[in-house]
Amino acid sequence: MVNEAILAVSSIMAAMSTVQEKRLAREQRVFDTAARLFATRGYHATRMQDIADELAMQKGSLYYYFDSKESLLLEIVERRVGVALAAMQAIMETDALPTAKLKEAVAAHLNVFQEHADLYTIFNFERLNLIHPQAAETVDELAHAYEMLWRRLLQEGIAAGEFRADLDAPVLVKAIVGMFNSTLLWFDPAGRLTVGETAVIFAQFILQGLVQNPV
Amino acid sequence: MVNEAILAVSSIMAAMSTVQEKRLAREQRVFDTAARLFATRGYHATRMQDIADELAMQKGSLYYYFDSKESLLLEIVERRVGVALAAMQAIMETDALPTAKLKEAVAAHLNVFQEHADLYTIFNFERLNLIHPQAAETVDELAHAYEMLWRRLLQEGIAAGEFRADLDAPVLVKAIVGMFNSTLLWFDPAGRLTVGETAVIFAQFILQGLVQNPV
DNA sequence: ATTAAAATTTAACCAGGGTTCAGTTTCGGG
DNA sequence: CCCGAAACTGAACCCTGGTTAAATTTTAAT
Repeated sequence: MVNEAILAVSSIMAAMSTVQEKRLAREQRVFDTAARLFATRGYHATRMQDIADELAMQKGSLYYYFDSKESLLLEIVERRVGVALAAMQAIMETDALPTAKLKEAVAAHLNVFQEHADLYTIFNFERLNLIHPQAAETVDELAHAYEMLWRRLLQEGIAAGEFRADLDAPVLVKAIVGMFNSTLLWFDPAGRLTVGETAVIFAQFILQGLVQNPV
Repeated sequence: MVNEAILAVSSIMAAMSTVQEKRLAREQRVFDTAARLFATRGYHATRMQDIADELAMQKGSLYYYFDSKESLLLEIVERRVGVALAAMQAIMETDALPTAKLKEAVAAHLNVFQEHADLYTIFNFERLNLIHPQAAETVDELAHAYEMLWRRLLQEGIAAGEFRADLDAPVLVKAIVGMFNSTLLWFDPAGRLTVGETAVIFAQFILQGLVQNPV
């Protein structure tokens, strides 16, 4: 009797979670498709009809999942843009030396960028298309939080005596992040270099620069 | 073609007497206004009406100067985007040492970017909006030519023994140019640093990296 | 099986904004 | 002063493409 009740409850739970999961999966498929199209064709060049076509549904049906095209864009950005932030946060919480942390961070950044290239392309290159100030604000906050972590990394390096004392952290963080962002436009996963190899080159460059130093 | 445009502009500066020059001056004013608006609000967010308003004319009148909004964008890009290329070429033709050349090049790049920030913002961030393949091709050619000059600079530095022998020039050029491009989004001429100061920081970073080296 | 909620279709709506064009004004040369 | 070309106006056009809502189908729970 008790067992039956438990079974009933758990089966309900199971069933409900299945329903919710299906719902989420469908929803995710919509967002993924939209993200891919936005990233490849650009936000404005992508029609609601295009997204609907890929999903084999009617464009009107899409509005079951979001309120407007712009809110769709914002949702896509918000959904996963925290991944890079989380990765960076995790790295900063370790007690590795700044130089080691930096190498880790470069690799992590490039990896997550390549993994979700579509998402981050939108994040970086479709900002101007976010009309509503609230949306732009959300995006800016995420970007700023990420930059602050990098700034802290540089400051730790300076404090530890590993990095030059006279570094202008705010400017250099902008430069470094700008470098990373550019990979979205030119890096080819099927090209000469893997993501890992590129990350090593980047880290070496960021740490040592171009000049041949006496060892 | 680009050079002609530049010549035309400077000759207008000199003397604005003949009818042709007046025509060009008016035309230039139209393009300058459009460029500024495209750069600040984005291409799509800028309405023909906005451009007309700033010029105190009717939006229909604009079509006297170009055929379509997209051809206007392309024209803007073609008109002056050769400036950075020309500056870089001039630097490469001197016989300064690679390290000195690089410092020059960084300064030149940031200067011309700030001077024509509107133009280069469009060039870099509105590429996806160039629908016609011919337009995209023109833009790509200019960008590629510029990158090749930087690649040569790195190779000269390696050959001269000033830069590390194991540098991956193609990747690092992308990284460096990506760094420069990012300035279009964050550099504030009225901010803490001048363009010149920023250029020095960049050059120092590119040459020496972050790490404190033994002297 | 029933029924309510979820999911999707269908078809129309509608506004924004790029484009056109015939007509009007401005301007410079003869 | 006159005329033709250049420059611009004004208003309409039109069509793309996002949005809506009522109707219909599918799904899950009892």
